Amino acid sequence: MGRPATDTKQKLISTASELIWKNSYGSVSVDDICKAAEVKKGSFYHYFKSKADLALASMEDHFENSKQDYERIFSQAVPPIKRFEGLVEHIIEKQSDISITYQQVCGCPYATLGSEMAGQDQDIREKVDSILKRYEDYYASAIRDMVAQGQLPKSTDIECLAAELYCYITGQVILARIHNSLEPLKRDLKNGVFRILNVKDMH
Amino acid sequence: MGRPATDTKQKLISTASELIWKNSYGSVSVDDICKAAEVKKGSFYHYFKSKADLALASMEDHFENSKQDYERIFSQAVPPIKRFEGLVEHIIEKQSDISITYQQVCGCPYATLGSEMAGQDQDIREKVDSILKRYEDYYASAIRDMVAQGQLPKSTDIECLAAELYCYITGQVILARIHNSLEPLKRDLKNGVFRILNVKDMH
DNA sequence: ACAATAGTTGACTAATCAGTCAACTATTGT
DNA sequence: ACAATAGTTGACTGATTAGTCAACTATTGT
Repeated sequence: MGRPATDTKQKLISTASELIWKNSYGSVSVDDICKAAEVKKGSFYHYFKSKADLALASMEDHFENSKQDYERIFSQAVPPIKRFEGLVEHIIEKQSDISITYQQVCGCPYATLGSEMAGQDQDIREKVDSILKRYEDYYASAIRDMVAQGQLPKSTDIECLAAELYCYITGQVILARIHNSLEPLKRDLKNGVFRILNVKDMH
Repeated sequence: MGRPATDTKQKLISTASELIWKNSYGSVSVDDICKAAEVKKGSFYHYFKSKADLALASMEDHFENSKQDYERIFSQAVPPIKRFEGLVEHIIEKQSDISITYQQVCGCPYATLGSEMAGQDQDIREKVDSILKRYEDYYASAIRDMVAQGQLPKSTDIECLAAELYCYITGQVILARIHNSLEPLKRDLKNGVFRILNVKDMH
């Protein structure tokens, strides 16, 4: 019973995702989001109890969408080294698409938001932290498979290496936003990943 | 002639540095800065034409201060590998001090501000970019010396390796802010640096 | 038909925002 | 002594901020 479900909530989530990713949390107002989503402010607060609440929902939504890509890239069917190749290509492709759409390199939406809000909103900081951990887990599982297949020494500290790799890749993507250029990413990302993994690039 | 110089301008710069580093550009208002610096708003706009203008001055000031540390750490008198050891120790020490003072891990002030503002203010983005480049140049010169001393192969692409190392370290420091923990930094930073440099850690 | 439910609306706070300005004051060189 | 200069002040503007609310509407199951 009741009035039918509409796409209002999803429209707010998607719009907020885009605006905050391109700009920043602080510079995007609830009014901006409502205007862009063609939703009235009253409706906004019908679905979300605060601006921060919407940001949390946006992150979860964004992760759920990108999860599909990551499940494919990190599929058990793919040799673990190839997974990292696929990851690098995916990152470059995604950043390229986005930079064309928004006329600017946007970087990592979680890290940008997390870094901005870490000192002000614990909920957002923790949410970002937990999502980044989920990505890192994909890395760890691929590294684990590389160890199992003898491509990395048995003594490898898997969690530690995954963390190092994740820092490097995140650093590259954040700095791409600050440079507003994808060239260093295209030039270095693949080499850097294989350098950290300590395996030869096959090209 | 004229009224004597006061420390008002410097007080505004230092206060802004601290507040923006701990929180964010968007969440710190001109009023906040004036209140904390015990300066009236009229004086603020006597010295700076805008909030963004103060942010630019704050960054330059912060770099000039840390330059002293970097000149010492990357001194020609220190063997190049030791320079990176000194850098790692310096980063951890600085982040520790700051995290005690502000009750929170603050990360990299330039990257946090640059990432937040990249989509909104070109001047700030370019300023951050230029300062980060200056730090990267310290790395490149140490790597150049390592190549000259035979600790790295002659074929090493110096700029490229410096950029990779810089991405990794920046990534670690940004993620420390998001984690609000220095443990991964303390555990991994040194190992990661030497892994990327492809030299054995001596401990 | 109708009541329960879910969604929408626009006007409304009260606080805060960046930035302005004319009047005022303290100190300098001469 | 005094005029030029540099620094200070607090009241002000007009726009924008996050969030509230009571009235309203559309759709559902029964």
